[in-house]
Amino acid sequence: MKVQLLKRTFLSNQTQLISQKIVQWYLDNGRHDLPWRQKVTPYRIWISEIMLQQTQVKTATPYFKSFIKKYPTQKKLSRASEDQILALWSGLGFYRRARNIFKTKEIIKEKYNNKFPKEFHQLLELPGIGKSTAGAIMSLGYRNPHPILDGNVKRVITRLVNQNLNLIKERELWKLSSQFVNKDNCFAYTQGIMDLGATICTPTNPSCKDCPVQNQCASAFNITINKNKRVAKLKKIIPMNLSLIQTKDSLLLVKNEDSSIWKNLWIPFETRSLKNYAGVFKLTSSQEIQHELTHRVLNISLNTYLSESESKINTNKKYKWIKKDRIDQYGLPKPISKVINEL
DNA sequence: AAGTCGTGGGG
DNA sequence: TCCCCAAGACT
Repeated sequence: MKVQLLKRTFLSNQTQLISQKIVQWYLDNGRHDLPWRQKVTPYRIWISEIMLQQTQVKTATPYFKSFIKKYPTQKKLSRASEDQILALWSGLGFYRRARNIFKTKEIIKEKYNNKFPKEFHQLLELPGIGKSTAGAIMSLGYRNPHPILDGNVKRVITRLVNQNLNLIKERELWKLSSQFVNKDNCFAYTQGIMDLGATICTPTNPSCKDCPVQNQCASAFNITINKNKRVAKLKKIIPMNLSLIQTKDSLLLVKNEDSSIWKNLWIPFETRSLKNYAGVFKLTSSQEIQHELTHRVLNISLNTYLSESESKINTNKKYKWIKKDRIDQYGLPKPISKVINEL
């Protein structure tokens, strides 16, 4: 009993020392120029955290800027349509995040009168906000200490205690993460441990010599890089036959409501659904596009057609003739916007 | 609990 | 070239 208590106290001293060192390192060496670190509000933290899920800072930054430019506040966002939000998400990927932002802002409007909720359990109920994102919003947006567990934190803390990230269980990771949380400056700590993971304690070639907690780290200068033990599965190949119809100044696109990939984004018609329009549209080009997703390969056969006018299409799908100069108002998958830009 | 969901970049 | 991974959540 006594030994355990001593052991706990020692561990607590050690984790708090590490936590404080990370805070100090962040204040001196952190990436203070990131856009979501200026004018910190729960709303801005929320948008940034969602955008940064599985997405690198460099990739998310321009999207964050244009999103905040259009919707600087919760109230401004409250009037947005899902289409408008998806338009700002075009090319960023994981589009469910954008659909969930729409759902969440609707809930915040109806249930919280456009005031961002303050309680951890309230955040957890919102679509797209899991335990880690909720913790980040609490620590960063409200300066209310909560653990987070993203890729950076997992890597840093398992290295600190010299455990194998592939073997340690999720709940052990959460337990570890909460031990390091800094009650005095949870903002600097939370930002700091992520910056540390992103810039010093990197997946490969970590620079331990620059690390503020090298003396406390059980694997300093002796990092073993985890190999993914899971065998890479063969990607399923998905054929898509699409027909992009255009007039001089507009494009015919369909809302992709039925598929789980690119759900609610706008894409060209499926070729087979346009069989009856052979005389109406004039084939101008065809091309093969191979587009890789995480688990699939899309083989897109794309035909481009010219139409004299914005014909009415006989279908129950939701389609639109979209003016080319307004195409940026619609959510498009990357390969589709690429093709359209090349027209 | 293993798959699903995008896209870009690094080694 | 190929594999891995990135401020994960959801099913």
